[in-house]
Amino acid sequence: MARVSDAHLEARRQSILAAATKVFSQKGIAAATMAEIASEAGISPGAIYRYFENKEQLATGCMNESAEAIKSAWENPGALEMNFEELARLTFENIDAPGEAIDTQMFLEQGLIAVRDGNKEAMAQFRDEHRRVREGIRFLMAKQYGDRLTPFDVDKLSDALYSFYWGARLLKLLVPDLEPTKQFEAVSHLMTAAFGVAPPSHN
Amino acid sequence: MARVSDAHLEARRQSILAAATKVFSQKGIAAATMAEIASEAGISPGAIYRYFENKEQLATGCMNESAEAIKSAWENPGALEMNFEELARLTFENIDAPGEAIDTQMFLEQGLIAVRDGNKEAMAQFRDEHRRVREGIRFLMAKQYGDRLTPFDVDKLSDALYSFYWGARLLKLLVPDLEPTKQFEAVSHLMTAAFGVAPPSHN
Amino acid sequence: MARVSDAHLEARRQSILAAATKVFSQKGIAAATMAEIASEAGISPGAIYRYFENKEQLATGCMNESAEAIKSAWENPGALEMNFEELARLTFENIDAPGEAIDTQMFLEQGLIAVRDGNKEAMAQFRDEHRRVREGIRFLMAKQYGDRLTPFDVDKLSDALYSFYWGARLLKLLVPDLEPTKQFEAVSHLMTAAFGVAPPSHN
Amino acid sequence: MARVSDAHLEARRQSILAAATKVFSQKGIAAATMAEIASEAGISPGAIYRYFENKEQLATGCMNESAEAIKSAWENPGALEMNFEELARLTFENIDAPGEAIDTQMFLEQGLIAVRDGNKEAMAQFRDEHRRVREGIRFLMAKQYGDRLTPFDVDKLSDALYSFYWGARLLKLLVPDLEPTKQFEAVSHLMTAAFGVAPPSHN
DNA sequence: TATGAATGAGGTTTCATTCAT
DNA sequence: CATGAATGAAACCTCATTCAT
Repeated sequence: MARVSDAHLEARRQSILAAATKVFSQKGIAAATMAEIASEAGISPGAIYRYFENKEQLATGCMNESAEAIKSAWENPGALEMNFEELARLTFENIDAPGEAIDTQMFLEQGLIAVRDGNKEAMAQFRDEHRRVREGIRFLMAKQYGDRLTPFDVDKLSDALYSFYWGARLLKLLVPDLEPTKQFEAVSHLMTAAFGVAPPSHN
Repeated sequence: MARVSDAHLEARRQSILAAATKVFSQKGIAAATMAEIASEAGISPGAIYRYFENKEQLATGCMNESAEAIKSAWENPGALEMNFEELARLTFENIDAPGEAIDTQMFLEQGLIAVRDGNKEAMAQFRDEHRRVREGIRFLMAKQYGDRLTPFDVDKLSDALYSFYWGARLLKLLVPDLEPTKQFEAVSHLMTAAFGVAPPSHN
Repeated sequence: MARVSDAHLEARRQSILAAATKVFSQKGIAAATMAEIASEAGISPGAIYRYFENKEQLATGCMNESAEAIKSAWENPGALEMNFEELARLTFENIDAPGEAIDTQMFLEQGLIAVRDGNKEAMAQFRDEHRRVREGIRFLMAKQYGDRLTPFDVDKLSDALYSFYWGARLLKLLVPDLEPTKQFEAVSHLMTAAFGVAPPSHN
Repeated sequence: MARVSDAHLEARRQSILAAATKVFSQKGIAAATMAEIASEAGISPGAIYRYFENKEQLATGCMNESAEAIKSAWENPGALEMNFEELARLTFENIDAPGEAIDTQMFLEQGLIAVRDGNKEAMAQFRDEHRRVREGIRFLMAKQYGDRLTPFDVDKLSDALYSFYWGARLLKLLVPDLEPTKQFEAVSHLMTAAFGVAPPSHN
């Protein structure tokens, strides 16, 4: 038989992941059923097992997808020509984008599972990503604000900004009225005032 | 074993809630089993059903408990003699306290379920609590910083602080190395600088 | 303690039987719960076990009650001054009496259980009661119709009348519109015609 | 085991119904277990749920089956060339046939449940079937006995015969010694005598 | 004696996973 | 490669029965 192109296989795999992400975020990983995911993906339950070992691997696959989607330019800030303020604003604006709520849900879902299971590996991934992002934040802040950061604990400030970001995502999920971008504007204002620089005049 | 005192019944109920909260946060609500909760509470599975209709009601009971536990002085700030800075620091320090991780997990679990189910009532509760806390933050900031807040969008700054708080709780869960208190110190430093006041000299 | 009069105990026992009969016929024996019966009787579940070994014994007790209620003058026809026709009419009129539907239900319920369980003893009771009633029917028919019965198989005719009686009870339960008394009138008419006697002129 | 033919699926469904009917009538619906039915059908418990929503639906399915089985030629008597006496005798003879006891049990089970639940729809079905059969009885009696029926209340006589039939079924269940056919002979004799016709001389 | 809280076996039902087709 | 019927372990929940009070 075979004869199915790798591209086709990968496409099928992606469609399963998309279906699983949708169903997982609608029902929660535990309550979602393989039958429903299969139905959503337009295939049979048995077929999923050609692409994923089991439900857990499928969920992991979704997490990676989701994580991938959430991973931002922050991990490679040098590659971009943006300054801190621009990138941060973009990041917060992105929270409102369609599909981000699902990514937030998947992130939380996976995070909770990792915590419950005491999954060292998953926890390490969170820690490592946190570190990379913190480096990115620090790098861009330093590039933009230079010496003016000296009096401040830049590491902890970076951590705080990362916390602020995830908190904004989380609360946006629970209280959709919230406006992450405006929250960021307020914080940006605070930072420019603290650093003694004129606030950027973006439209 | 008839005619047990109401106090005893309430104590039993509380012990079931405590056991359930523990198991729910360890395994997740869906994966937790009534048998395990019963075992944790030192009773038989059937006994739980004299105190809670079913698993869902038990979970709801746990959530109300943790919501209660997480509710802070911020909702009634006027009742306290603390200023903003003190109360905020206490709040962040509390994130590290034992048992707080479980409350965070239960809060997230509750939040995810509400979002998945599109539970309007639960969502409204989140929104209302958010509003009350924002009022509290604004009230205390105004009391402490007065006119110096004028240039800033205090509403959004309050929202941002609330986001920061929940983000810190969330990340503390995923990356236990983080130090919410130090994150707060950095932000506090930022605020005092922005508001043009000397940083408080706390020990 | 004791000091409770036998009369009181018997009254309590009767109230339990009444409650059980009611609940059993409403829910069926299997679906009825001891708690509901206790509640109906105004006592605690545990108390029932002072009067009845277990649920099965309680059901048996109800059957006997019910059987007692249904047992008719047919088993002792000689003691009465009624003739066959009068007693039969009374019997069929009684089917419409309030409470008889419940007795029918209990009889069927118990009958089904006996059949399922292959309960020899219970089956023997049914057989014996059937025989006694058949004797009664035959006795009264002979008294009323005398020689005119000679051409007929009186035993089988008695059986048929007994069948007719129980069928009327059963169908009255399922199709409440039916009128057992009028059915009996039709049969009575048939019998008088067959036996060559003038139909009795009752109002 | 995909793509099984519809015939195979229907056969499997029927085998489940047969197994369920057997177990239900042996233990009663409430006491029967899905595991036992599955075992009797030679499949796993879970498989039943691909064919029936739940135990209740399975029971309903069985009841429809037995109701179908019990439905007799009486509902379409015109289609037959038999006269009343022949068809009635056949009907009563059939009570003794193997498998009829199970159908009687299922009918009673169904009837009791309908009565307990106050199930209007089910009760209406009983009433309607009763009416159809009564029409059939009346039709055949009129065809056979013609004017000789004039003095009698044929409607009530038909009801009485229907009662007699079900009573015979019921008592045959409880007192297996009984001989429904002989009971019918006695009644048949009574009728021919009453109608002034010579009894049919069947061997 | 009566109570009613507690037990715990056992039933129904779900669903991840397998494998014959 | 895909299908989807079947499996069967395991979960939730009920309720007859017991027994400390």
